[in-house]
Amino acid sequence: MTPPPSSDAPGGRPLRADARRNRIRILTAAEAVFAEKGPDASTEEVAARAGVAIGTVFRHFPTKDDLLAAIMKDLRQRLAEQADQLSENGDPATALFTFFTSLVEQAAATRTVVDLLARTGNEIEPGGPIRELEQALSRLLIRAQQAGAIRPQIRVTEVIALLTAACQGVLSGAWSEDLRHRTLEIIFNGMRVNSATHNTPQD
Amino acid sequence: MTPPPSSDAPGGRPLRADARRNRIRILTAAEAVFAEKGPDASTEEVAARAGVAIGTVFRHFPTKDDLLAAIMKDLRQRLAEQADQLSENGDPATALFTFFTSLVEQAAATRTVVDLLARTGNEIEPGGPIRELEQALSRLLIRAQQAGAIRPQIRVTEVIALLTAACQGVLSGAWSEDLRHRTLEIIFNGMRVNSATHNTPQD
DNA sequence: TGACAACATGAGTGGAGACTCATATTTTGC
DNA sequence: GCAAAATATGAGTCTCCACTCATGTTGTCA
Repeated sequence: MTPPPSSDAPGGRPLRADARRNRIRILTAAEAVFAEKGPDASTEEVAARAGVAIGTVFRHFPTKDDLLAAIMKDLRQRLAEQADQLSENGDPATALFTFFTSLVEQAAATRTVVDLLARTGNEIEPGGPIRELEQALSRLLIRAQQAGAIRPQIRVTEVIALLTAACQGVLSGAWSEDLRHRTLEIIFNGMRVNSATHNTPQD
Repeated sequence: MTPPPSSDAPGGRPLRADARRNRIRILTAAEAVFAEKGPDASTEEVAARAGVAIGTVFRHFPTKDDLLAAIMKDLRQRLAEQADQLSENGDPATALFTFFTSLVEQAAATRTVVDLLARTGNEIEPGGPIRELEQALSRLLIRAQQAGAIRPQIRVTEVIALLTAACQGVLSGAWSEDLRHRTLEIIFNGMRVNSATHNTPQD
């Protein structure tokens, strides 16, 4: 269902053949394990799934966090591509909502998506690596706003916030498909132009 | 800022004076520690904060989970009261939105609120103890719907889902106050009657 | 006030998981 | 084929944490 992870040579000279092969095995295993059990899954489990000794995992990724980061990078690229593909054709608002829905759907099946988005909020350093996703989302949003379907005052930041929130929620709450639809519908309604313009309490 | 936790005699006969005092100390400490560091904080830290030996904590709460549960119970009651108080006066829609906002605000400062809501989604056993909060929220919602301010097809479940999501999001993303307002505004807009009635993609 | 039950203490146990390192194996350039 | 370098192995270390228990202390009630 997902393409094999990039074998991404690290800094220095080219990897030995077996090393390159193991690196891919480890990334693939980690992707599966973390998607299933979340970032608290043990490195040992990843090693077992990859058919590799624990030491090998730590040779390729000196820290568990490095391993997590590598996976996030792949995921981020995949999602950004997905967004760009959607923004190329079809109704702009539909494209945005479809992407949004798709992400939440993936989050329901895959913890990694949630963890990625959770990190997105924190790593707002300019030029940070997460920007690709943000920019792809931005293109979707702006196109929908130019088409007059989405309220113009909404910024990418809010969309990301809502996306993060929805994905987190879908994870922690074990939402049914019906609940997911109804909840997203409310959020989408809040983004459409023909919504009210009332103010929040005490504003 | 928060009232002392209920001293809640456990099952059997009345507690000895020192035991009753320690129980309260432990609950107070646990409330502070878990609010600050989340449910992963160590029991040892709670004991230290309470000025009590680790064994004493485990005498009162045989399991770390029992301690967590006791705190959640207090929190739940406090929040439900807060909701009921709001539902007694003022504009119905404003009351709902104020409660919503207040919860998110508290979540930004206190991890326990998030953890409580996360549990709310899962413990849907009928007659479960979390129902108090759900019912209080329900009263707020229905009143606002009867006033014609909130779309009638929205159910409590969706509101809880949105609430959970927003609180989770505010925790994981470190949202600024501005972002919090703008994001909640979108959600509230989606709940108001004069919103669009479009459908989600592929519906 | 004494005696006993209730309670407090905190060093200790067991388990889990991140990370290391001495040793064995494999790849590669010659 | 053959070193030498790169890599793989996995038992072992270290740290953290939930939970226990033998021993000491305190409240209560007659």
